[in-house]
Amino acid sequence: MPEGHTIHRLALDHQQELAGDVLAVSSPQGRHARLAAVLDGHVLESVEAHGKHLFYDWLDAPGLHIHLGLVGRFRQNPSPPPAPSSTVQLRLAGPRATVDLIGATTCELIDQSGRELILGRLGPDLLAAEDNPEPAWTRLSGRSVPMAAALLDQRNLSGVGNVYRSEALFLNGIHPERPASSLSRDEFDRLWGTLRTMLRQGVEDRRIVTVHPSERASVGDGVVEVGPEDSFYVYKQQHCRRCGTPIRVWPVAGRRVYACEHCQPPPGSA
DNA sequence: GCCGAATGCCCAA
DNA sequence: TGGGCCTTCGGCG
Repeated sequence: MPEGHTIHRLALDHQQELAGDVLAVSSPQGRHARLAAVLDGHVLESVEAHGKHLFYDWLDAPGLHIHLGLVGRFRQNPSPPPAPSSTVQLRLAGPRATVDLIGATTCELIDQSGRELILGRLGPDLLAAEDNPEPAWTRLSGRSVPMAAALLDQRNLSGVGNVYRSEALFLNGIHPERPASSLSRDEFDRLWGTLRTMLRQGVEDRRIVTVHPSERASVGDGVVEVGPEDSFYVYKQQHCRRCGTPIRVWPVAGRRVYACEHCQPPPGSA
């Protein structure tokens, strides 16, 4: 489930429940045993999210860089924590909480220059406290890449993943194949705003629900749990919830994109 | 039981 | 562009 909202939520949670304490760090699965030994017994000072990257800073120990990839996740443990399962790559155990890292593609020690290298490759973070769309606009405005590809390229802007790209393009009536260069500044600004709102909501909800409450089938007292059918406009949907047109699915930039070609007119169909 | 897919990304060719 | 890596889960025999 890791798009930018998940990563920023994890940073907030870990900052709150782990930072400031001495942590017991271990690698039950064994793969990161050496790394764990270096960090074990140190005080976690702070946790930061940038795009889909997590950075942990310690007192008198090197930084920790984690990227969850497609299937990685953190498992929250009850207190006291049970014995870790064999797939736990890294366990961070503090007096107030214990979290387990599973399935991550990157878990490494990193120095300041390594960190700057990563940050230098990232476009502006939609979830940064002070967002700055200008570098993204500059990069996109001259290019012919399809918008659906541009949104997944973290060098343009960071935090967007496969669900948010389809949903935000739909809400702005932008066909996935539209070249980035065809967007007006106004369209770009609205798209940026949509993505920022969606991602912020995702941080709060701890999940992705893009459909506006007034457009959900299960409107009512709002207590009703929102199911997958009611969470997305086009992602993994059969028909457009606004016009009924069958949703088209096809790969762009190696991932499946979903669109309503009535609400999102293909380029050149004017 | 096996296979593919899943909210990601890197690398080789 | 295609395959590899990480793990879990659901569908299909």
